[in-house]
Amino acid sequence: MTETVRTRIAPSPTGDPHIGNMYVALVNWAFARQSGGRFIVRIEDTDRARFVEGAERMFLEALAWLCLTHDEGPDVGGPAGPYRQSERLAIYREHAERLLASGRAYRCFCAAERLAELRKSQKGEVTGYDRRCRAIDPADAARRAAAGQPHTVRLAVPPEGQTRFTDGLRGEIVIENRSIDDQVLIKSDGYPTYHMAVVVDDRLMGVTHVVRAEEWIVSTPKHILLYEALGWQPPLYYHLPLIRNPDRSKLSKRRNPTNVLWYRQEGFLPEAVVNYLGLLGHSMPDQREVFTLDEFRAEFSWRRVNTTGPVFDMDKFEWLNGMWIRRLPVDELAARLRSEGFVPEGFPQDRLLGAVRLLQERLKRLKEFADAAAYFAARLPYEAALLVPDKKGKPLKAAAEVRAAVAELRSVLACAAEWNAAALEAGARALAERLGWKPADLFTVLRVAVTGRRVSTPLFETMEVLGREECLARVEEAGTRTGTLP
RNA sequence: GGCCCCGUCGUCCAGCGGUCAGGACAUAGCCCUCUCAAGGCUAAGACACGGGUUCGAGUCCCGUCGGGGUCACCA
Repeated sequence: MTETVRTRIAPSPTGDPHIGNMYVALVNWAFARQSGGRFIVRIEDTDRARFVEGAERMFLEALAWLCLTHDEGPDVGGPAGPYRQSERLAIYREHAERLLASGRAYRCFCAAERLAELRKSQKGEVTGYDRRCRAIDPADAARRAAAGQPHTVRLAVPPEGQTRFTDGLRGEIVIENRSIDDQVLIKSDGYPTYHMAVVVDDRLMGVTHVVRAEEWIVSTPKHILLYEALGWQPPLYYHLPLIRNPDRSKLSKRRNPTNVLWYRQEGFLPEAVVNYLGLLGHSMPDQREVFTLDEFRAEFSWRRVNTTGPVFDMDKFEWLNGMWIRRLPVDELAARLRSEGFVPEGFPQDRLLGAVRLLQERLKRLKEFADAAAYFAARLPYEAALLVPDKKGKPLKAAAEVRAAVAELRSVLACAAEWNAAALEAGARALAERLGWKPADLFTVLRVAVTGRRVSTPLFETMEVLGREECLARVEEAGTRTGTLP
């Protein structure tokens, strides 16, 4: 067996790529990379009923988006393949035979209905299979199986004693054998269960560190027992805390979007996703909160991993995303907006960079760009009343004053010697002075005239981006609108 | 319910026997300011509880309480 670190992420292709899974992948990736080891992707598709077409592809797409590159997997191959469990059935069967032969497993002929009834009658007390078939003579069981009688293969758990293992984050964990169920290893359809497949594959693929979610802690003793039964040395275990909903239950899509590709569609940057996940349950030595994937890889340490389940905090996540948006060079941000499909069809190319520059520090999600930049692309409809500056709903100017101001604005702009933000602002301020208006009030009129909104990017820089001709046309139009003012 | 894991501001983290218990997000106020942001400053805000151990416990031990996970021929 190889001596270098080998970690894996083992998704089940039963749905969308889960953000919690990406968190586990991130840690597996970081540890393997900083150790000079290898990171493996293995598809755990042993549940035919829950199989979802395309789930594997989406998972790999999500991993690639986050730059969590893998060395071995179903798409890139590798020396320990195949990397899909459905393609390894013969391997599991062979190991099940070994367990049967050594008496560490036995055939069970109990029907699903019987097990369901058994479970119903056990509610509240001791649960688990009652081990009825363990009493069947193995030779007899083999004959029945050969005759085609449907059955499963179960692990023969020692009735007494305890099973222990060391969790790299929590220390030794001891479980009484009597509380461990005779777990099904091979289902009646011939497919292995998770427990069988995970042990065989981790061993055969040379996985040295099993890094997975906390929900697996209680079934780890079953895996330890399996390693023992097969005469193998178990790997090292690290159980990561579960990410929580705000009510502290296990993160679920009922209360939070859990599909990582949803975050992509919303306009979260992969840098921010990775950064945020790296912040959950782990801290940097210098307490820094904004860091790159590479920095995380370099600083990751088991010592700094937390064991308490963190609540997924969308507010902080958005803040971080804003940080990353602001960190991007303007042209890079524009390129991302375009390639990720956030720039609306027909957006004037000559205004894109200018709009992006002004919007950069105002976006928390790329998806907000389209709406926030709408007035760069088109003249927005608005009520004439919006042109009248007010304070707490009370108009500060009469209709006639606003009308006059717009007309003045039009001529000042038409005569502007230079069309740049500084000159435009100076001109507008001079006009305000001449009219005896507070600059802010006049700017409100101009802002609405130019953008159709009360809230916008900095007025004069926006006008510079839009250009003289377009701005004049919009002010002209505003003048027309003031005609409808009461 | 049995078993297992966890328990520092509302949230995320720091603390690894001696700190005014620190930072970040969110919240509030102020500054900057053409609106909104961004940025700066300030404020409020936590060691779940009870026993031990110790000269000294947020830090170590035990119990209680609280939260979570798990008890499938799903992973």
